[in-house]
Amino acid sequence: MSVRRYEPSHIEPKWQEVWERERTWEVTNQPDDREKSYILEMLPYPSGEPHIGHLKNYALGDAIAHFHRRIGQRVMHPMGYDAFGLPAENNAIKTGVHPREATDKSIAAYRHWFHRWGISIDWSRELGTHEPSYYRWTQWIFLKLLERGLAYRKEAAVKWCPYDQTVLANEQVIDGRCERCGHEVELRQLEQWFFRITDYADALLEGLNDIEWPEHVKTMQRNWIGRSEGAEVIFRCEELGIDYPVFTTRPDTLFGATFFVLAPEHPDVLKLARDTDHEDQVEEYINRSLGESLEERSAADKPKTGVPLGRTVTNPMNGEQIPVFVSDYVLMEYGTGAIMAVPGHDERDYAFARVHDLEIRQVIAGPDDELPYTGNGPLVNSGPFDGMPNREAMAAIVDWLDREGKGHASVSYKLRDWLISRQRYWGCPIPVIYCPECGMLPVPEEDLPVTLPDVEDYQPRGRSPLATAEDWVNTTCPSCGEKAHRETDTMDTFVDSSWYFLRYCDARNDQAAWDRSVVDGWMPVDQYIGGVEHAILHLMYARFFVKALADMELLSTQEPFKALFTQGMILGPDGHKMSSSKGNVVAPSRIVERYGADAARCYVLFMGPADQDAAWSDTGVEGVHRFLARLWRLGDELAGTADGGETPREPEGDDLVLVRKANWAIEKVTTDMGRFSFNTAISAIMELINEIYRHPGADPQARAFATATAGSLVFPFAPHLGAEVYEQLTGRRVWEDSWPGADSEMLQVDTFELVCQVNGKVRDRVSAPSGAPREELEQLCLAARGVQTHIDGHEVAKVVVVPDKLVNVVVR
RNA sequence: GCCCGGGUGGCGGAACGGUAGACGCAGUCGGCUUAAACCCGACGGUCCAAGCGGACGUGGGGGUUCGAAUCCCUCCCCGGGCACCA
Repeated sequence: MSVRRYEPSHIEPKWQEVWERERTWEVTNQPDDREKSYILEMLPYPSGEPHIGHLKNYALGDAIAHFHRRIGQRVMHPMGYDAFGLPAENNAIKTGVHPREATDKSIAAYRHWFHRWGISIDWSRELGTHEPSYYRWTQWIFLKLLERGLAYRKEAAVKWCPYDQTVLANEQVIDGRCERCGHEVELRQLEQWFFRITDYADALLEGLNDIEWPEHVKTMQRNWIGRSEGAEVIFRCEELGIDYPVFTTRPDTLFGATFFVLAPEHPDVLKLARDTDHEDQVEEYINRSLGESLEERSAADKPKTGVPLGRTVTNPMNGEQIPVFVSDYVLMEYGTGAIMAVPGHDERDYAFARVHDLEIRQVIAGPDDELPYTGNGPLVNSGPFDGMPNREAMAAIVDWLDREGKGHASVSYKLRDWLISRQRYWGCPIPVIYCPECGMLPVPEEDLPVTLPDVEDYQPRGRSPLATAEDWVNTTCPSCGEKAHRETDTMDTFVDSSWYFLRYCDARNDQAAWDRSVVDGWMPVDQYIGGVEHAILHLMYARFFVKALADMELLSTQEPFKALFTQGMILGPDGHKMSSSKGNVVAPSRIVERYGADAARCYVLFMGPADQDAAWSDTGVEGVHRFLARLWRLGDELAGTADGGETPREPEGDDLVLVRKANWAIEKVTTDMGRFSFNTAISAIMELINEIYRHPGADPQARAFATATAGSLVFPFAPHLGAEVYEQLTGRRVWEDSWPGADSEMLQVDTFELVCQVNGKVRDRVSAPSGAPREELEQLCLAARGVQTHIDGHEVAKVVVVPDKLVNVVVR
């Protein structure tokens, strides 16, 4: 008989067919006595075919899902597609192919590969965010937010991408550039739709304390929300009789406020400068700075430019008249768009004062008289507050301001409301109608969904291509029945993905977005897995949605994702980020076709810690393939010779070694699963296989037991091979058997290698009985030859014994 | 500038304060083979030594400890995030 080879192309389709036919991974919404476990990977944006990062993402989530099922949990592991979005639309502009067509084709490819990879997905819950049966409920949620005042329209200076011809949310602007296309964004004054995420700033901040997320992701969200405690202080312009509040985190430095600065966009700048000698100069400055790109304006090391307005305001602490300037280092979007400048204790104000030769006054004593000084210390030059430590003075001064009616404690945030309207075609229509008589009206719930019409031309021209679909735009007013027109903007695609995890719970409900009891039965997601690039965007928006929906009593959970795991990127073999322009892209299809899905899946988890970036290696995947082939050959060889499900009775010698190693592996893989250490879990299974090869003469029962154990343990990573080997040796389906438990007796060893140290250096190793008393170990160590030669001629000062491990002899 | 991660053989990486380098890749040697591939096995930190063995060794320097890759201080380098946020 010729030696048979491991052929993933035979094994894998066989098991995939079983899982599909029997719908093995479907789970009902009916609770039972098992603990629920909602395992979710971020849904893919379907474009072309899945890439290697998707393989890692889903291999990772699948390993967790399988593990949780086999430790007795009721696991939901669904899949869907974030199907609306710009790439499909830009492709449509280029090729004329309808975005739906390209998207559905890509979805088919993703679906195909998820099957081919053997990912254990509950396909009965599959969804696409571009399907009317889904976005109907996206629109419904929009209406709920509108009803609650959490969706609103306002005119504001918004970020505009000239290439994509649409507005963007703050979160979608990276270094002054469009997140999608990389073009520099501009500011435009436009009326747009916003979600009032700022109402939830504190809730979003506090909720972070209750969830098991990587600390750096929490930090990024905290920084993005940017909560600062301080005070609002009123500076009055006596000449014009107008009060100007400013926000400051340093009320303790108020006596040092020697000038006052407005942002160029501040609505009162021209009003203040009017009829002064500076009017022309101010106008010129404003025009110049508004003409600058965001990138130019926001350079931190930019010299501090600005011009005086020819006016003064009153410092509320000491009544001094201080000059007012306009300068682009003050941002309109933060605080009140105006600041009190304290050059003695703020680096930016100091730089401005130096350029414009303004008074720099010290009001906090530092270790020396060097200014600007931003540290702590007692107050000086601060009237009645002199000598008070500045930390105390903050509260004391705010109290004083409060009593005088010149200010109060206040909190400020960097977080802005989420701008959600887009002037693009391939998105969820905003369900709103404008009537000349009745104004803006929500589309009645019973008229949902507002379906996306077909259009001829997808080219954006500063307004949504939907505006050209006249039959669709023109409608009747739901209130008065007269002619009216529809909102033509669509929603940011991040809106679609902010609630899909809720829809999975009740995916086929056509009466409601979800049934509350069903969602409460599954939520929150127990383990969420995805790339860190969504640390702010998607992860913050989804948290906001859940908090808002919980406030509407539509669900109970306060946080969507109880635990988060952020996977590292797979880099090209050259160590650089994969990109077609660099020619270093590794296509998963090629790997899966050559080595099989199991090898591809195992390798992406074996590469290194799953949360770290790692470079692809073709020889690395071959090594994992070799390991799987070794396991397969053991299964093939031992099939039918013994029952691998049975532990050998009273094993001895080689048999005992194998049984112990198998139990060691069970223990190791189990703990490693719990800490997401998949690379070490796989290496433990490799060690087990190596051990079996090292004992070819062991009893077939012991070898079959060890091999079946390896099949069982490898199943979460290589489900096809795991199922195959396990079935060959036990006749059972591995996923129907619970996760193996280590036999504590088999983890015990009779003897161990005692490490003998002298002054902390290993000098010998001797065999010692397990559980031996300290005195015995000490004697064994002192008697060891390597130890003897090193303590000879020295006085033994101390002996440290670590039972079952080592002895350290300290000599002088 | 501030805030997070990291820095261990030729490479990816492993290591509750207790044998540094598990596992894998690459390499060398041996077996199988007419031969090659596959496969099986052995050896691989550096330096000195024929060998026994010894010295050094986890980015640099210092410290705590019987004992430090691991804890503390300090500096250097790499990656990421934020960055005129008052």
